[in-house]
Amino acid sequence: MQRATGRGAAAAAPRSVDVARLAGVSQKTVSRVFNDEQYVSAEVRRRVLEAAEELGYRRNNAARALASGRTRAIGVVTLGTALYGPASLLMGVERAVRDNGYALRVVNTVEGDPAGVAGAVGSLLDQGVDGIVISEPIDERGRADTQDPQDTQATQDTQATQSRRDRQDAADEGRRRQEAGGSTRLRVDVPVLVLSAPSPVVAPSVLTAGHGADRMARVATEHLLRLGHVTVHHLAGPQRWYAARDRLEGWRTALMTHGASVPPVIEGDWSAASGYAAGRALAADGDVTAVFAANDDMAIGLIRALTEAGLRVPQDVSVVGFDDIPVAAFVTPPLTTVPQPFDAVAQEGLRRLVHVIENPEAPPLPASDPPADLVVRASTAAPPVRRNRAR
Amino acid sequence: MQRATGRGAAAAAPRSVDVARLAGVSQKTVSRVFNDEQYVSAEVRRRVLEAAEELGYRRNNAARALASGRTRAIGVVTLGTALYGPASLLMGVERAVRDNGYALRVVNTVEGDPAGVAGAVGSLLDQGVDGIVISEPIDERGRADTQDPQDTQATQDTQATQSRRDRQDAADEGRRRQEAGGSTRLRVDVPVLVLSAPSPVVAPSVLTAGHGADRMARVATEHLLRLGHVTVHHLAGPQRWYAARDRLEGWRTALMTHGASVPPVIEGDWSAASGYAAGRALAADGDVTAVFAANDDMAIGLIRALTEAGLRVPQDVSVVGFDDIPVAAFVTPPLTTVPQPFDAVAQEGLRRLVHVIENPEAPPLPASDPPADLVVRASTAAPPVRRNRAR
DNA sequence: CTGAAAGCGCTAACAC
DNA sequence: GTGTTAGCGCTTTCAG
Repeated sequence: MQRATGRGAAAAAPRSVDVARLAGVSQKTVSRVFNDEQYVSAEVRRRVLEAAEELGYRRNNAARALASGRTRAIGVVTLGTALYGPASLLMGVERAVRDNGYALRVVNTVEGDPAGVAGAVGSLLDQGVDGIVISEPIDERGRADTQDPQDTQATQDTQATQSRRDRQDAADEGRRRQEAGGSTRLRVDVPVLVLSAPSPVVAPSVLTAGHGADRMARVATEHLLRLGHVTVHHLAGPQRWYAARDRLEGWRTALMTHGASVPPVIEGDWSAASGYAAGRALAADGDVTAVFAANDDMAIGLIRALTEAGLRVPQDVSVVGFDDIPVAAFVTPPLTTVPQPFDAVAQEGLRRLVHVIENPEAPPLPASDPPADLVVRASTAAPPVRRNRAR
Repeated sequence: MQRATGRGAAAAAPRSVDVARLAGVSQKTVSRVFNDEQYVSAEVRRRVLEAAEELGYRRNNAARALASGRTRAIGVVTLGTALYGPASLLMGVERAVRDNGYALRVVNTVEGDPAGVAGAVGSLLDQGVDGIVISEPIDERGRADTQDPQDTQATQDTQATQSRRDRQDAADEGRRRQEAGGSTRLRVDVPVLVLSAPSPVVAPSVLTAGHGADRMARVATEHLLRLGHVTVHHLAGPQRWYAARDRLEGWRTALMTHGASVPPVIEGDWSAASGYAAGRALAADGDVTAVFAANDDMAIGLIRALTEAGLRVPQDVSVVGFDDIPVAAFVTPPLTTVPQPFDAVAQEGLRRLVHVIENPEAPPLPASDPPADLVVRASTAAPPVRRNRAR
């Protein structure tokens, strides 16, 4: 392909040689200036910058990537939903990626698509990225420990430049997943960060962050227990989501730790509508005095159903949500809920991911647990002295 | 840079020549197969695909971009907020971009950042994209027609291929913004699609889509008027947002068309908290019987304040929201609101953007207006017969 | 401190 | 139908 030259047509974009010519230096020197390398005299640097500015020069990223083997981009796999949690996390990731000097490439997985995460990761690998963030993956099959041949597979390839840890992983052939059907294998040869879930892929370097919703769920449940409720019901999120399972686990742990009975779980789909449906069922059960909903939307739907059934929140039934969505403080009654530290999780995760990308030889940075807070508002109170039936 | 070769170390990623060698064809033929070009015999194609699969071959996108001058990527500039509207629009854009066979690159603008949209667009241009989507840009200075030297600048190259509407924009030299400080100008030399706002940049080809919130706001306001309200108050969004101005405009138009008085506007910041504050002020005004809030979050905060002040919604005051967020149907009372056609806007916008990218010479595709619906729930009703003071 | 030469892996003409 | 030849605009050696 020849550079466009026709007059009349917009001039082709200036290249580094053009800048070099104008500044009276070699092309390599221009490259040095733009890469902030040392050993360039201040005078030359100034001249180069000036020439570049005059020409409106902009580095060609494709050429850079081709020559250097690095894209300076990080890909993120998201769920393609505008739900408050995932959307907030994505925004946090964008900011963290940018703060670290990388560009962001986004691919959504379509819920229900069998290719799922594997397909999205593949597409990112096609585009070229130096690292991948998988945000809140779901597992079409259900439980985390399920062996799922349809799930993401990955073979791996050690490079000469892998870290200790990577080499270990690479050596661990047992981890290598064989494709069930025998079609192509997905090679993930860049570091991966998995947010709010255990890793669904095997890659040279896998980090996880924000996988602590269980602790937060425990705090929420214990708040209710401490208020005097005999036990706490749980309106769970769809169990394909690791995030939903985490919360359920935390709830169960809290109940068991406190010797409370573990009532059957109701599973919603994160929507207020599903919370509403669950609320109608729960309202029929006179024993229910406290419910921990896996997100605020469901909690709001739940409260509406309870209210319509003539139950007062919190006098008759206490409800705790999860997320602390923007309207949580303004619904009726204002919702007691657990705020999620999306930005903190994204920031810390990215700091660690970038560290691995840029220092493959160095030991990975340690992870730290995000805080588990609770915002107490007006949807929770002590249980009613006694309702219609004795327990 | 040399390809890694050490034995023991994993082989470097396979290239098309490797595939060619294995398949016993030329490298160009491999390229043909992967680009779905014609004139490749079925037999050869099969052999190539097989060899590629065996090697785990993956095209190098940087090389492709460098050689072809096309990145097959579209960049989107977003606001970096998890607000329901912007987040939904982003998801719609992602899907539309992917459906069109492009990759997505995302850059957020930081609200309040002077570089703003210009900086984000520049970063996208650095990365290399074939087209840019600017989603709900805001204008730090306020009104749309304000001359803002700090805002996005762009030089333009009108092409012979503009639509009527686009050509108008481009021809309108008055809109061309000169840089205040005299530093470099931002050259946007790829087509741009601006969502839910008039264009803040001048580029060779500028399209707009989803810029019809005024019609929807009009419908919302008229619903209230038709219910018998003498006038309708407006709780506006921050006026730096074009989306907020559009809604205000639609509201005002509806009032004027119907000969209703135009009460002073209260400006919120999209948050439920700001809606709550506005609600307290409005509650003190005995004449208020109907309020159109520029989004649902504010409407919810507003309703809470009204309720706390002893006013019943909708018996004393009717409230209409905007967006139809997931919980809108489940708050108390269920909210009458205007759903936004995010996916439709994104899809149509992208279809047109991709058309311009791939057929620069052809006339642009026509835009179509999205529908303006209204979901009537329980937050609106006829005004009270009369309240404390006569009008 | 600076420069020359050699690719990175692919697509784009143009032969055959 | 298929192969050959040149680059795309950088970064990377390796010389000075």
